[in-house]
This record gives sequence, structure tokens and C-alpha cells, in this order.
Amino acid sequence: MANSQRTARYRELAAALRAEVRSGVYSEGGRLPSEEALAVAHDVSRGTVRQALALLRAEGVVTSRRGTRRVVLEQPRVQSFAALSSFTRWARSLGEEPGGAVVASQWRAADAVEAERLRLAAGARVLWVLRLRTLGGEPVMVERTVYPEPVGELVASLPPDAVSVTEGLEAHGVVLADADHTLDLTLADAEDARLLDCPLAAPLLRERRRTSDPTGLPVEWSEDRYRAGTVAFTVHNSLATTALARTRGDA
Amino acid sequence: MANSQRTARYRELAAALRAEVRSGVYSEGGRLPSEEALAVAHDVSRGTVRQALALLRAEGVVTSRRGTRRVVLEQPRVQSFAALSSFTRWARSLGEEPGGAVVASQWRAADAVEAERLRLAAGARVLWVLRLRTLGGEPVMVERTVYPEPVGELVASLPPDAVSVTEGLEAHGVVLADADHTLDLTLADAEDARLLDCPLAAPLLRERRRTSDPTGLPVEWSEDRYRAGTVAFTVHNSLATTALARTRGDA
DNA sequence: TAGTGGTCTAGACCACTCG
DNA sequence: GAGTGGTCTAGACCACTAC
Repeated sequence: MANSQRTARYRELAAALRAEVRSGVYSEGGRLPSEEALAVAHDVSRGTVRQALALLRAEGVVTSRRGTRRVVLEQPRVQSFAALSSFTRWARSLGEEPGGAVVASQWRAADAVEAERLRLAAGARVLWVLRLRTLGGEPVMVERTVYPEPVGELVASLPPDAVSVTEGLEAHGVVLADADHTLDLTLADAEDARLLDCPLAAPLLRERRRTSDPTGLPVEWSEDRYRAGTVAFTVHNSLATTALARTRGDA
Repeated sequence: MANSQRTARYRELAAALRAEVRSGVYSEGGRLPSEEALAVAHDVSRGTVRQALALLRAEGVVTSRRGTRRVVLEQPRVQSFAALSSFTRWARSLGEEPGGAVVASQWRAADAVEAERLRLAAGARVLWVLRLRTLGGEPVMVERTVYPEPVGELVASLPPDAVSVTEGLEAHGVVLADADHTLDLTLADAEDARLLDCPLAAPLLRERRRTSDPTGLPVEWSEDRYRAGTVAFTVHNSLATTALARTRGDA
């Protein structure tokens, strides 16, 4: 049942260093100790230290350059993968009260785009769900999600007023491991306007997201539309790590 | 002058594997050979193979899970850091004709936000530049950039019709290494509307970006506003690598 | 020239998946 | 139980920075 695996040492070390940066032990613009010094201090090999630092590097907590010690960057805002996959967890991490209700839901045949994104055959049976998400009671986002058949069965079995679908899925052993997000802008259609209580054609920030499990199998394909001013997305990238692209609109 | 350092083996290996995935040697949803097999085939140690695979992992090219071989994911759209830092390079990578012109430019004292973002003292002298960017002659984006003094001197020395500022800076030895991007939505003000040839209060996709050099020193702080439908941003993230955050709007 | 991060090796053990 | 990826070690050499 439980997850009894010990946390890797490099993750513990990364967490410790992250906390030290946050608490000001290493100040912004300052330098970290050398890898060798960290290895001795924490009684691990240099390889383990480097694994920990690679994590912080990808998060934008520190830079690195051959020849000089690592530089502490400004405190970035990076969230765990879990907080990104789950509206509920995101809201809680903000200290806000998340709400969610299923507005409509139906089994239907996947259209061409959905089938392609979920790697299903065209016309495969999928569960389509329309949800309204609120923050502190205020409508913030409209979510239209499509689930492939086996996952859909689980979702359908959840109570319709379940606040967190993600947590419901996890309870059934579904593991989310990878996500691709595409961010652009769209205008509110009649349904959006009604649900979000905004004018027709009001601008909305659109996030299209495909989430997969560790085997690469798509678990959900979702289009979320946020009211203007309610959300922003932040990305860190660098010469060493890039997972960001700018693309021509739609296409 | 030239950059004579050899490419690291793991980067060569990553490039080779990337090419093989792209060319269909390993098909989508298929499995990669084991790390051990790759090590033998390419005559490197397993550690080097793992470094290469870590790159592909961060890019979303392959997944990984203990116990089974790596799975090839759908071909992701990831761009080099250079293509993200430079409008010109991005446009070229699309096969479109980039254009850019300085609309206005002035030395002035940094305001509170600019000073904070560039890590300068409040009131420090900065170069502010307003540019209009076009794609195939069509106005696409308005860019308002602030440079700290030394970088500003270089920018000011470039010809005002220089298409690529980034390349101009690189020619003077400025290296861009890290960037933070915040994406949200805003409305066109009078200046935006005039330059982009769109209605007042038309929705625009806003990217605020701070780019730093390898020592962590901010090199530019920019607010770019794209016309609706001209651009989208794509991000890949995973349990292993997260560099993405969703934040409350503005705040 | 000393110190530091980048690359690479060879080997070990473990946790997990799957037949 | 065999195969595979995840973690960790100990050591080596190199490229680059800074003094």
C-alpha cells in the first residue's frame, strides 16, 4: 500500500540546499561552497552532490560555470509536478479554497484531435468532462477534459462533486509522470461566458495539456480556459536545460 | 576567436539518439535499447549514456521508469535556448522573414520593478528600448526592453535597424545562459494598438522575460506583447524535471 | 598556478517490472 | 529470477577562471 522507498540522498541534499538558499544562508548573488566541500560536509561522493546540484540548476536556483563556484540566483517560483497537474493542489499551495463541479459529462467517440493527442484510434470511446473551477468561490477556469476508456471508468466512478480528480485517480494507482503544456490566448464562447460570468468574447488564457503516465501512455487531454488576470505561468530555462518552445499560433 | 572545445560525448550521443528517434529508427511508443546495450554500441560507459538520456528525458523525448526500458514519446517541440532568446532566430527556424525596428530608445533611471528585476540599485541608469517585431512584414509583437548600463552601451552602439540584437550582443562577447519567462494576458494600450495595428484593448499574449549571463548577472528585462493567434508557448515538464510554475495572476 | 566545475570510467548494489 | 533503470562511490583528467 504505502510508499516505503527511502528518499534518495541527492534529493535530500537538494532539499537541504534549497532550504538554505531560501533561508538566506547563501544569499542571492552569492556563491555556493565547492562540490568537494559539500561532498565532505554531507558525507557523500561528489557524484551525489552533482546530482543534487543538477536539480537546483534545472529549477533555476543556481547557475554553474566551469572554473568558478556556483552562483545563487534569485529565488525562483517553481512548483512540484503535482501542483501543476492538479488545480486543487495548486490552489491549496496558494492558501486559497479550491472548488470544482462537474457541469457536464458524457461518453462519446474521440474526435480526430483527441484521438491523436491520446494516441487512440479515431472514434475510440472516451469520457468527456466539463468542469467549472473556482477559487474562494469565484469562477476562475473552465476545464474540458477527455480521458481514454480505462481512466474514464475511474473518473466516472468518482463522486461528481469530488474536488480533486487527480487525487481520486492517484488513489486508484494512476501515476502521472509527464505533461506537455501549450499556452496561448482565446476568446470566451457562449458557454465559457455563462460559466465564468464574463462577457462573450472576453479574452481568456488557454492551457492545453496532455498528461501521461510513466509508460508514456496518455492519461488525459485537457483544455483549460482561465479568466484574464487570475493566473500566470512561469518557466525557467537555460543553456543546459530547455523544455520550452515558442511556436507559431495554433497551426 | 573560435570555439575550439570538442563537443562532449554525451551530447553527441544525445544528438545521435534524437536523430534516430526523429527518423523513425525507434518509433513512437516503442522502446529504446538498454543503457548497457547503448554503452557497448557507442563504446562509452554507462554513466555517459545516462547523461545523454537525461538530456532527452528533460526534453520529453523519452520517459524512464525503473525496471523497464525507456519509452519513446511523441516527438516534442523543443527549441534551443538560443531560439528562445532571440526573436530573429526563432523566426528563421520557422522559415519566416523576421523584421525589427527600434521605435524609441532612451537612457533613463530604472523604476522600482526594473531595478529589482535587473538587480540594480533603484534609479540606476538603464537603456530602455521599444521595438516593433514583424514576421513576413506583418506586425506581430511589441517589445519593451531594459538593459543595464554596460549592456546598454553595446546595444546603443548597434545600428538602429539591426535585425538581431541578440546576435549583436553575442558578437561583443555577451553570453546568455538563463532566462525566466512569465506568460499571461494583457490588453493593448494606445501605443500597442497603433504599432500592432489592432483595436484598443485587444487581447495580447504577454511574455515578461529576464535573461542572465552565466554569472547570474541580469542582461535584459523585457516585456513582449504578441498579437492574438501569432504565437503559442509549449512547455514540457515531468516528475523528474520541473521548471514550470502556475501563479496567481499578477499579484 | 591553484581551485573549480565538466566529463568520463568501472564497478557496485538496489528497487522495480515482467514473464 | 533475469533484466533494467536508479543510486552511489572513488578516482581520473581536462578546461576554464581568477589570482
